[in-house]
Amino acid sequence: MPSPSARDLLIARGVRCTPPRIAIARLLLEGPPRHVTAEQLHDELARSGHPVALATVYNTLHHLCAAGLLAPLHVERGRSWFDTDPRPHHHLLHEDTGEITDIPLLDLPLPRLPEGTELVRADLIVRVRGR
Amino acid sequence: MPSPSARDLLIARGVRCTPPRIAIARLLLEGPPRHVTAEQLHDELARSGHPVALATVYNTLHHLCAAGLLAPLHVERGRSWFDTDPRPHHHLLHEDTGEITDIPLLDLPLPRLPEGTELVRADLIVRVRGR
DNA sequence: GTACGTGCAAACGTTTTGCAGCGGG
DNA sequence: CCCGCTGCAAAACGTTTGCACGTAC
Repeated sequence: MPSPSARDLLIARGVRCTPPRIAIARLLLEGPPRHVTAEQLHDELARSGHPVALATVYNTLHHLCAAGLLAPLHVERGRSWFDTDPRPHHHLLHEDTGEITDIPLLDLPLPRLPEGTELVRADLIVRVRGR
Repeated sequence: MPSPSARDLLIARGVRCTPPRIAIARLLLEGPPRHVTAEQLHDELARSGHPVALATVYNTLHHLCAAGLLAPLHVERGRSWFDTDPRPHHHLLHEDTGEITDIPLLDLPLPRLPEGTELVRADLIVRVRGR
């Protein structure tokens, strides 16, 4: 089964189709899951012939997160990463290289949540070093 | 058993005792575990009559992390948190209030690590919302 | 005595904001 | 037609750096 078209994904989630959003959705949502930063994506858009202002890249990334098409990823100080696979799963961070890889969903033991709160997400980041 | 004195902790870990470091260690290492940001600590030092330059606060926090007296905590974009309890445990983040609370060490199922890498730490952050 | 810590201010990289103009629905 | 998106540049934010001076050991 081929990936659904970027346009259809946007429409399905009620996100307005504009040229920058379509270009971004095409790069991120058609094809295999990846992790990107805003800066990376900004460069990639320019190189692919669809230059988009950095501010618009951030805007769109946040919109796509809110729409559930991306997941934000906080692994290190400074940069924000975005995961093109919004389904629950975990991450392994190689601290020497900065490389992030996915870990299939582990069945984590979760604590009892405080009264009246609901779970948003449980992020597990396994940090490793070495060769 | 009373907490060991801040001075003794620094000496035991081979950290030079200077006035800013002693003031910071006193605030952070004597007393119950807490989570602080550099900015918070900077204010607190000023209010307690031991003003320290912000750059020195950062410097010292990093030194204390390297010495194993603190643990860094990456929960959100932008700010870095420091945990005064360096023993392994996990965290619950209330996304509406920004409040961070500790979760006792859970027995997490960990994936096989890549060849030749060693585990640094496994951080679990449980994100919740609501009342 | 010397290596290292300190304060200050200025630089840094990433993200956000303000605003005028454009374009999707 | 109008609301919301866009690009641009400037500002904001937390953090780091460079340097002259001072101090722990």
